Amino acid sequence: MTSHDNDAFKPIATVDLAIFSLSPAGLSVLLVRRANAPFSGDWALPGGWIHIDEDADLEAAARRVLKEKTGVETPYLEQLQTTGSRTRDPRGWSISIVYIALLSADDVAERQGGMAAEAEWRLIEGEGVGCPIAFDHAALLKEALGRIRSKVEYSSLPGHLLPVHFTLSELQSVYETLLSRKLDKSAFRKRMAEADFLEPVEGEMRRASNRPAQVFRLKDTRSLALFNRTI
Amino acid sequence: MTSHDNDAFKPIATVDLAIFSLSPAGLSVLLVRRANAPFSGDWALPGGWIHIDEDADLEAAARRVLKEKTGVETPYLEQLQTTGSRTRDPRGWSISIVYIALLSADDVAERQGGMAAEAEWRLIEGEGVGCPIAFDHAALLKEALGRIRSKVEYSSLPGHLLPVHFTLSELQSVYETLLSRKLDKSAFRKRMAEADFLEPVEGEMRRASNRPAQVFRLKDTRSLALFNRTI
DNA sequence: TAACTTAGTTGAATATTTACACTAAGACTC
DNA sequence: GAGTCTTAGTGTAAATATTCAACTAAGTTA
Repeated sequence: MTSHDNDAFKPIATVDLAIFSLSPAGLSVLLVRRANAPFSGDWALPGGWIHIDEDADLEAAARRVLKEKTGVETPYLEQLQTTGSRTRDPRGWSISIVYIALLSADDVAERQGGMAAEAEWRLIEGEGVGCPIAFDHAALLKEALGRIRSKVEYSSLPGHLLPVHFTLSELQSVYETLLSRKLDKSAFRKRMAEADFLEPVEGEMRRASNRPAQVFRLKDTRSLALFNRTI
Repeated sequence: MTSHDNDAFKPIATVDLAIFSLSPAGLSVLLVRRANAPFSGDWALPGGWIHIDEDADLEAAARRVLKEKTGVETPYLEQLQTTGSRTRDPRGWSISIVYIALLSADDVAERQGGMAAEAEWRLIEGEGVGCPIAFDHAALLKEALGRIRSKVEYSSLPGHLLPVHFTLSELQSVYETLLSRKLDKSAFRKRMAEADFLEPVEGEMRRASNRPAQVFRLKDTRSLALFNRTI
């Protein structure tokens, strides 16, 4: 056994979340205002210590933090990456395991009450938000955005940001928002059919002052479907 | 501040590596025999505690472990994933940050002396090696293999397992080994040209009892090139 | 010099993608 | 209720990419 078994030599370990949702103006991320030092009063990604007496594993810790901040229990959740260094936290050598969560528009609408008071949705602009962020969270957020934008190209990711029920046109519109480019309707529908992650909600049609549209939902709200090719 | 600032509530944190190389029979992974409890005498992925007094960040810790076990300093290195749970280590709540390293055949050949005595290359068969492995390392190895086999489809990954100098036929052969299927020569060369991660070594030809072949090397040994389409 | 082996290229048949036009089905206007 | 408007959803021709296999190239070996 080495001296590194000693607690005094252990790094600090936190779980941090990049929680995304769609607001009318575009993709948004949930930030919280820090109550304590360091960076007291600054905005940060929601996160917290791993509670070794309470959390069974890392994903459970992430889900606990998510529940505390948003009230939502079953979003799409994936591990992004882990950063750790001597300098990223003034309190000492620290590790952050970063998760990405995608909230459906229904969750955001219904759980306004469950949201932590100090939490706020911030619109994504380019590679981040328009304000300074604590720790290295700006870099983590940038990584998360990179992962999301990459996965939009070849996965069903945008479907997890919509309400439970949506039309193909609405889904295409989310892809276009996240990609910042227009897609061809016929090619888009072909991809969706191939990827086979949607199911029509029988008899449900979206009605407006035009031809009604078939309503769909995700076959699986907990995992992504991957395309053979990019969209 | 909460009680979780206390060292007694910190999880254990280690960095573990899945270090791969090509042996004549195929892809191999480096395993070490554990000297101490728990799992004393069992094979495991090489790894170690984070040394908060010595390692600047996580990647530095991974490079330190790699150097200790293989003597190699500049391989391809990427973070795979982080696991953490109450039960994966009998000593307590433990986190493992897992890295994948790819060693070029030159590194393996030259550094036989630098290899740790208790380390051994084990041939990959299917989803792992043919022997039991300590902790949850069998699951971690399986994840690493999944990542590698996935990336072979759309990246220059196999190039990092070859010697510094190689021919296109040799590179194609590594792709075929890792994919367990034959590829079309002309399509393969088209992909390599598009991806633009190789440069010819001027004047260098591989000579045998047939037409000589142009020798190539990677433009960048530290990062992967990604293809537009699968291979 | 002919046979052999692997390197590297070419091209025709086939499949996929792209761009865009077309038809479908409702509401709204008059 | 006929015509217009809007968005849903489909069809298609031209362009592009893939596949498969044959071909030429350049050396060694007998």
